[in-house]
Amino acid sequence: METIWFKKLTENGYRLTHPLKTVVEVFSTSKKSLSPIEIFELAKTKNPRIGLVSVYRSLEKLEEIHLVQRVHTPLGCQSFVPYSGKHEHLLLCSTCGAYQYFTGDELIGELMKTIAEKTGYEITDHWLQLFGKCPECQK
Amino acid sequence: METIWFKKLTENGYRLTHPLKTVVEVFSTSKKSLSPIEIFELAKTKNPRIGLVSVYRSLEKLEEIHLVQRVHTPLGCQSFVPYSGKHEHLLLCSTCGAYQYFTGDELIGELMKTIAEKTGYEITDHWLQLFGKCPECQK
DNA sequence: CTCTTTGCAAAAGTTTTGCACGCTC
DNA sequence: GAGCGTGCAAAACTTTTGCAAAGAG
Repeated sequence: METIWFKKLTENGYRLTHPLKTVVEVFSTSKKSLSPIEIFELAKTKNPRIGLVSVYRSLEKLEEIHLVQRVHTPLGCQSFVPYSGKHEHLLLCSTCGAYQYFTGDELIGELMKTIAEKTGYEITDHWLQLFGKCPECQK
Repeated sequence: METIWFKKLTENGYRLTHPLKTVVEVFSTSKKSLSPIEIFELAKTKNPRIGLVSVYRSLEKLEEIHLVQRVHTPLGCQSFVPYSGKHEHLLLCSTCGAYQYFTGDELIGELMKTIAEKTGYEITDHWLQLFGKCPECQK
């Protein structure tokens, strides 16, 4: 995963600096959604000189080229997960923050059409997330 | 709408103070989702003595008894809309912030069952929002 | 008259910005 | 070497908290 990310970053004209690489590394070794501060804490163990600001700036870049995605939950919207890239939807564990992707566009497509007709809206985007308990947290 | 809100607020032990009533009034006269500061600005025109803090505290109460709901969009998650109460989903205009509710649980229920089987997650909640252009903004 | 709620001010948190230096390409 | 990206410090916001005073029930 890291290699692909590094490639995409350079393709987009970004320099592979130590802080950026550390943030990528943190994402590729985590199974949970991570907030900027959590990323910062994890990054510091790999690179003690890193600053919080660089985490924010790295996230900005990664988000812009769709390598990460912000996660919205009832408890807050600061956390990020790697982007699946396949227009999939998120399933999140409310207990530990673990995430997983699933597809469901066939269903949504139909729904969007119906709602567009009913409301007169021109529907351009949709957003579906499921919440629950991951197998680990059910134990 | 206001009357029902006032009733539910007193039923829940809250006092009908001037600031609280003003915030309710703002919601019942708006068709857009509103952020705390937008609510504050609108409230000041009706009650110049109101403080921003009271807006936050009113929202807390209104959210707790499910009269309003926080709206999540790619652009931010500070805005609120009146809660439909019928477990419906939101359709939002990306341009002007107008909102509308729709139902679609039959479809989602099916999807949730499938995903639960596939992933081993115990799915407890779902979250669906559509984005688009309202009829007004298409003109 | 009691006790919740208010408005103010200040604190706490998070995110952004300015700037000189360092490191990537 | 040129110029993007860094770390630090400070600023800008948003949201929360402490407290005396006001006002709802």
